[in-house]
Amino acid sequence: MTTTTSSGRAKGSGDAAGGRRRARGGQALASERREHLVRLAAELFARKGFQATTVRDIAKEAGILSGSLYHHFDSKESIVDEILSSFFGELMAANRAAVERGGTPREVISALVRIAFGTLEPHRAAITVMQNDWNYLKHQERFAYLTKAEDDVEEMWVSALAAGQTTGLFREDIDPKLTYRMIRDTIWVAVRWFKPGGRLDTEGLAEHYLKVLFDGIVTH
Amino acid sequence: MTTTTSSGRAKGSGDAAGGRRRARGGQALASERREHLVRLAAELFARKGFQATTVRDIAKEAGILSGSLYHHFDSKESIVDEILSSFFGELMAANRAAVERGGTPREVISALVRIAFGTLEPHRAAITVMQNDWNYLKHQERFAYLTKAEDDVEEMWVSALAAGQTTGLFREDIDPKLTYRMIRDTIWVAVRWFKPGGRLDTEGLAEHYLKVLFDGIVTH
Amino acid sequence: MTTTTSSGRAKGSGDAAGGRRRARGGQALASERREHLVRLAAELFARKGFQATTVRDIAKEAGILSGSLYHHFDSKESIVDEILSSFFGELMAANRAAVERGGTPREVISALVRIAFGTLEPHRAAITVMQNDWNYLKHQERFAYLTKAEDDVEEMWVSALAAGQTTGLFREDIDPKLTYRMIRDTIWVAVRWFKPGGRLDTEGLAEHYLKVLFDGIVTH
Amino acid sequence: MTTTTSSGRAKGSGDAAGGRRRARGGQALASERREHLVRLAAELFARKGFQATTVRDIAKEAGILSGSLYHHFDSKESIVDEILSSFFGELMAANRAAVERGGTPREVISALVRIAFGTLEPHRAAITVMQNDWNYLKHQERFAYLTKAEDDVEEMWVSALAAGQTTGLFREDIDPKLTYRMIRDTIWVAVRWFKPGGRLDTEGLAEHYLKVLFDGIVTH
DNA sequence: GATGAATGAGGCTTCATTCAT
DNA sequence: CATGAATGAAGCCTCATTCAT
Repeated sequence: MTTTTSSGRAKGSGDAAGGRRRARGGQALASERREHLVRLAAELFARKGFQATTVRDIAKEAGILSGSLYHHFDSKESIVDEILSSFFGELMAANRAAVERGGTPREVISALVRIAFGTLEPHRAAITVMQNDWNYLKHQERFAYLTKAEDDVEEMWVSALAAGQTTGLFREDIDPKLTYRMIRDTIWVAVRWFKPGGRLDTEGLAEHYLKVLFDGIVTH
Repeated sequence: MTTTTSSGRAKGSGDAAGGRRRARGGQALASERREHLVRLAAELFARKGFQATTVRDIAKEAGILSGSLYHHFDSKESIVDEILSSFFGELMAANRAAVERGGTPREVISALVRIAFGTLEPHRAAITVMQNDWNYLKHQERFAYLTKAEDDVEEMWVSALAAGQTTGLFREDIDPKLTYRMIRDTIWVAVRWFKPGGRLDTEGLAEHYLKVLFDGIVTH
Repeated sequence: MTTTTSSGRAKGSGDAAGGRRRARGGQALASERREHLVRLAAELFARKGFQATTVRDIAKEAGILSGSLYHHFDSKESIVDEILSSFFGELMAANRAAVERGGTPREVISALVRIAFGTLEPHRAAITVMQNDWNYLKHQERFAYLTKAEDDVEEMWVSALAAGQTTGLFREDIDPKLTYRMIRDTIWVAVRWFKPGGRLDTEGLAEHYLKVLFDGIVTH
Repeated sequence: MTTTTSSGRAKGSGDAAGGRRRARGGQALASERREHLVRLAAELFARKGFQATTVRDIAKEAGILSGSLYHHFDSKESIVDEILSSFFGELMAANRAAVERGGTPREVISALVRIAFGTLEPHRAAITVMQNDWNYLKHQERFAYLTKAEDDVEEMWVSALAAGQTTGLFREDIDPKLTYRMIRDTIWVAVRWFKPGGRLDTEGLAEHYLKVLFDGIVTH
């Protein structure tokens, strides 16, 4: 019922394992370094995708050698795992909150749209990876939670859309599932061209899109 | 004025330059083998993208060794080039015809949407490659024509959208360029999940999308 | 005692073999075609060396496909064999004639120098191949005759030089073998920079070199 | 003004850019391994030339896998670059010193000859590569400095020869440029047959050659 | 005699990963 | 924690050669 995140936090987290007990400070520091590296990797993934980014790229960005990364992470995949699970964790939590908050289907959909656009900037890397490397990741056991999460998200959207149709708010002649997919894609593909600091921020994009989504581009 | 396609049709045609005139049959046969290989490659590109597909994958699919591919093509890139340029050739021609045919902006936009959805099936490979490998391709001299073509397409869409606004047909409060991008992406990203033989064919998708695009999902 | 040339003249020459007896005209024609191909190959070998020239290069130059070359030659090596053995055949014959003609050692050496420079133009390919690919060729059974020929040539030079020393014509304090090697290399390396049609032709080069060789560059 | 050497010293030095200062020992050790590999490669290049030596040959000689070489070098070419630029660096410096030291043209030429013969042993690889692979290298941007260096060397020789003619020391009826070329070739081609430990060392070769060069082989 | 297609060995290079120091 | 060195699999491509048609 709660968020399905990836499992292992990788190396060193197995506390009892080595018998060595590090002081709180040490742990925190290690964690900071780790997170710093994840952020650097994320930046590269956001630019080029997961497969196109080499561990050497990441290491160079951090000023270390590629082998040294393996003190912090089991594998390249565990880095992206961290990024993706954090993204999905936040997204699911926010989505769930929006659904639980309730309101009219229009309000729910609006909230979901705003949440999705809101992830565009803070989670560029995760979204880029999903766009570029989905095919590669989806078949791996380790990333099964991605598919699960997608299904959960879909469920929320489709429910909201269908509810809107039931209450006569949304047109009967649209397909909820298909519509969801198109909305989802439209929003996330924007990661390819959206550059922070442009004419519109992600909130602006969201409002613009909501207008088109609800009422179309034709004047009435 | 005419279609911007890639240049070289690659190997073989120039190997034995001589003035000898081969019978139609020979040429056609050579062409057939080549096109067969291109089709096989396209199928793989459509499934996995360009970079994720190895020349060995392609060769294995054809039942030959990877080196043997180079009897027919200069490089892996020349294969994808063939696929992409054929796609863009058709797309541009169809788009241009639609624009020249004229009609109300709504009619033009409808035509463009239908054309785009119409490419989804016959050009799955090209569209997949563009989704997955755009970053890799766009920086290469050889594929400069892709950027050019994209710009041309954008111009057509933005013109049509702006024209619709001028004539009062389309809302003033939407951004033509932004709207174009979202439409474009929405359509082409569909290549990821669209499977021929499902509930809706691409024409169905197009009509569905047009409804939402023009009038939104809200009842009026 | 007589010239050691390469053995097989390659495909088809084995007369009795196939039982087929071709008319004289056919033979001659085939021969012409063959020699034409050898000449084309020689031109390429002269420009780039043996190993750096591909059979495709040769075929393209002839306006045919590389596989078709194998109707005329057993292998790439048999082409170069033909070139080299023809060169050595001529060279040895000329050298032998010069030695047999007799005269003072100075006259003999002069003749040998002139002969060597004289091969520069008509046998550019063979000489280039020897400069570039000697290492590759010398270890092959098939080209054992090259080493043999080199030894024979060396014998003639060293004899002439030693004879000159005996008769008091040449300085006692030079090493005949060493001197021979330097002369030989100096002449043949010239194939790298000699371009027909320049200030000096190969005869001019020979005379210039003879001056330096016999009397040095210092005024007396 | 100073020596024209190649640019990049290749990999590793920039991998972990940071400001960290490594102890002398580390640097030196890294350098040692690298130089060891370069020496192994040089040995092979000296035997077979650059193109005829494969990276697998080099790796096998070092007892590692071919891919592992790329931990130390960017490419096969960067190895040969290192060898060649070191050779030319030394050669040019020594030549320049000889010219600046001055003396009669005869003394200058003697010095240049001795320097050139002196490179034969320590720089066998570089000289072999130049003999065998010059054609391949000369067209590459990266090795443009080779051509430049050759021109500079030629300039020194031709000046010295011409000066000798002006002062009446050297015969008027020889062509300085042509003579230079022949001297150059004579010396460097010796790399093909010179084996250290023979009757004459390179100093002996130099003295022998100087005798012939200055006074010829004829007794006066 | 030539084509068109293929082979098989081998070329240089990249990359995630491991591990002794 | 990091380095430096290495692995091993895989990537794209080249080339001499063979052979059915």
